Amino acid sequence: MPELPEVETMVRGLRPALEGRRLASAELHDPSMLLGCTSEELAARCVGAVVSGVGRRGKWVVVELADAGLIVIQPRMTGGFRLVEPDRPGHVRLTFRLASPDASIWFCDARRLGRILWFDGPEQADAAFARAHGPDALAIGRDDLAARLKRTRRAVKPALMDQKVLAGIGNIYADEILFESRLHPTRVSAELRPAEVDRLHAAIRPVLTRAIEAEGASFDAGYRTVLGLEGGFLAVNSMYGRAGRPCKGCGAPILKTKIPGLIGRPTYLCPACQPEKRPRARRDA
DNA sequence: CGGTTACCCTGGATGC
DNA sequence: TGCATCCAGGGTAACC
Repeated sequence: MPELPEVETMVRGLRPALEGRRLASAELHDPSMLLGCTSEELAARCVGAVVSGVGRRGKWVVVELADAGLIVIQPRMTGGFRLVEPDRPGHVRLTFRLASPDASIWFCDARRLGRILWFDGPEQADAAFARAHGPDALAIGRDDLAARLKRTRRAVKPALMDQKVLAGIGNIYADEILFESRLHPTRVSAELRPAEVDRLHAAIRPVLTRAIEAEGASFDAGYRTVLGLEGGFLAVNSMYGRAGRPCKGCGAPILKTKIPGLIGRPTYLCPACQPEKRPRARRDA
């Protein structure tokens, strides 16, 4: 479920509960989700360790233990954290217990698609992240984005969702960003004109920032904040989940469709505001 | 190599 | 009500 804004919201929620605190224990309830060490090793390394920082890299949650290593949690589709539940929530896969005050922090994941990674130090974590990711979507520069989009002839939407191109964008925010930039999702990435890349780049940060301010996008039984609350983004967004409703730009009904290269995932677009064909150049230089 | 698809999992919603 | 089917925000291995 979570994309950059949801992961950022999780991290902001976890920080006050975890940073500077000493762990009493870490219990993994599903060993198959852990990579990089055994559950016994994870437990042993966490006992008595102090959490020196909680951060985000793309869609990764990074929990840094002082002088001990790092735990990376990838929520993927259905993972999330819970604090201060009266009772243990469902589908708990990893439990952190704090030494004092006595409290639990749960990582839950109904579909168990999430991953928990152990790294011995920040260098190893950085290297692993860099192997699979481009620059963070909130930090990427315009020219860097342009160069990366130039390298592929895929449709621009799957390119935006490719974490190696830039890190943090998934299905919901790709549609929002493409709508804001008035680009059809099937436009060939490498054929975008400089002015179109300008629009795309200019849309990324405002869309993600707005979503972070809303504490992410919740629907059905999916993502919640660490307090179990719904994020508010889908009450203010333009595209995702709004099939048939009027486009905020022109009033035409929003189309829900599928595009090649993104099997099984819905794409929302405005056929009027996001023309399918590359606009003709006035003159070929 | 670049691009596409299958598949990993399961719960909840929808339809018959 | 009960059962089958479909759907889902991510990521990667395998394939063409």
